[in-house]
Amino acid sequence: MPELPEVETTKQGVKPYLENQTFESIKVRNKNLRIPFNTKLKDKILDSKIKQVSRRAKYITIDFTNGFSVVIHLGMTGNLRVSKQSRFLKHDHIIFSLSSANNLIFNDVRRFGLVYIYRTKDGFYLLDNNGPDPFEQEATRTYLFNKIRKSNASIKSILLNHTIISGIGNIYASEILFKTNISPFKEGKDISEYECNEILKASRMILNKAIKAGGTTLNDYFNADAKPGYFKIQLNVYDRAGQPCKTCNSELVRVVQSNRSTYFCKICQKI
DNA sequence: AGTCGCGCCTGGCGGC
DNA sequence: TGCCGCCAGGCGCGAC
Repeated sequence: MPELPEVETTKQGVKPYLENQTFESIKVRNKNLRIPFNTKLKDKILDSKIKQVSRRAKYITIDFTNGFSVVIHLGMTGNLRVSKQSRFLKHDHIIFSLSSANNLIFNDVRRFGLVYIYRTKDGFYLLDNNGPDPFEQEATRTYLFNKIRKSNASIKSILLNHTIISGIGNIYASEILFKTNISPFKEGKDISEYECNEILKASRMILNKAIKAGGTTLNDYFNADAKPGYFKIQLNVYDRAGQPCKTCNSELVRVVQSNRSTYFCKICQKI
């Protein structure tokens, strides 16, 4: 489920409950996440003060003053919630008990997400492999243009390639291309520097709008039954195959590109 | 070297 | 009502 805006909203939701607190214990109900939770390191992060909670791409990191960190990725179905209750739900896999008597709970139906402890200075390789997300300073038109100017891949799959630009998921890839009037089939080598800039601008605009929409649900994080701060911005093309284009009224279509659905308007997004 | 498809999981939905 | 097949918003990795 989570795209970058959901991850950012989740981070904002849990952050006030974590910073300057400590984890007093960690209960592992199922460690078999995408990468197994490394239980043997869990003592390393107990009783050390949480210095900072941050997000990069779709990863949330929690840094401790003793030089260790925890990275959390929500995968397709993951969510975090803060709760004082000790009754847990199906798919609550990792429970961090805080000094404030709250619990930080990682729930993930499909277990495509991960929770992983590492030494801060060593970094976490999956996160380090990511390119900048659209909000980071390195994500300039020149950077993107140089990355893709020789690429035969479609711009749709380029937007999903996190080593180039991170944080864009399947929904927003379609939305960004619609916004910029670029065909999802257009190849990297045919995308101009101007279009690279339009893509980055549209990415920030669309992601920001979604983050703002999610901000209103922050109170829900402190609640045992809380749904994740789940929201959906007004989507122009995603999941709207057969419905009229909001710009030209022609019928939107769905195609499959590298095994993922792409939605677009054949009229507004010509090659 | 660059690109693509598979597969990790569970659950929901539509069709029969 | 049940079973079956298909679908899902992520993403790394092996194969080509």
